[in-house]
Amino acid sequence: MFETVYDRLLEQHGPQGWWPAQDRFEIIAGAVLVQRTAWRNAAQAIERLRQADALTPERLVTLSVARLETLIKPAGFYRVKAKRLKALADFIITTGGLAALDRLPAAALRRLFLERPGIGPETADAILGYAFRRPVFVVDAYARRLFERVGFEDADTSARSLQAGCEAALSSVDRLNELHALIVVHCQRYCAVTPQCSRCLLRPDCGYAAEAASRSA
DNA sequence: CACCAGGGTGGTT
DNA sequence: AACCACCATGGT
Repeated sequence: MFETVYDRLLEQHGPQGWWPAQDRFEIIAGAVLVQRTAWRNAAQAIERLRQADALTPERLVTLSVARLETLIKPAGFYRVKAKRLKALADFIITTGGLAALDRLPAAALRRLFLERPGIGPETADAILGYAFRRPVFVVDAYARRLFERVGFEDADTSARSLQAGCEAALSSVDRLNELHALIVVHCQRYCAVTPQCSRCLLRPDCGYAAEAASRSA
């Protein structure tokens, strides 16, 4: 069903072309800044970092925490995020830069980022998928909710199961990255916290859900 | 005014 | 393992 969801979402919304960023460090910084934050506000913070010429690990570590906090204030949670960004930049420099990290296998890379303060499973996977282009599926709250609604009766909707299923079904980096973007865009449009989506393909009364129900019966 | 946004952490039950 | 408060600004 993962491929079907991908096809339907792509058909409905078109390619999203994530991640919207210039280079790898900008993606990594954006992944931290967007945590529990609307992208619009995270983008403001990125732009302010760009204006301050702070969008490289080497430049970012030279800024004081206070200066960093001021720059990223529009993104919210600016005190914790400033520390996280600085620790990340320092980590990247210490380990020999992004090129050195890129040579590591995906599992080792993921573990390294998970060890950084403020980098959990979701942010680590976003960094792996979009910055390092590893074939991983980013499981977020939207993905879990969407697959819970369209899933078959006995479908396992745990994060691990969804991730494994999507990665097996789609397999390519581009498709996995696209699926995550499509799910976010779709849920923001039609499946807000209270599901009232009149045009949502994934509603109980939508075509796909009916199709899925008849198939599982 | 209330609620939410492309989470993570540390604490409590 | 599930739940909780907290972090904090900007938009609706």
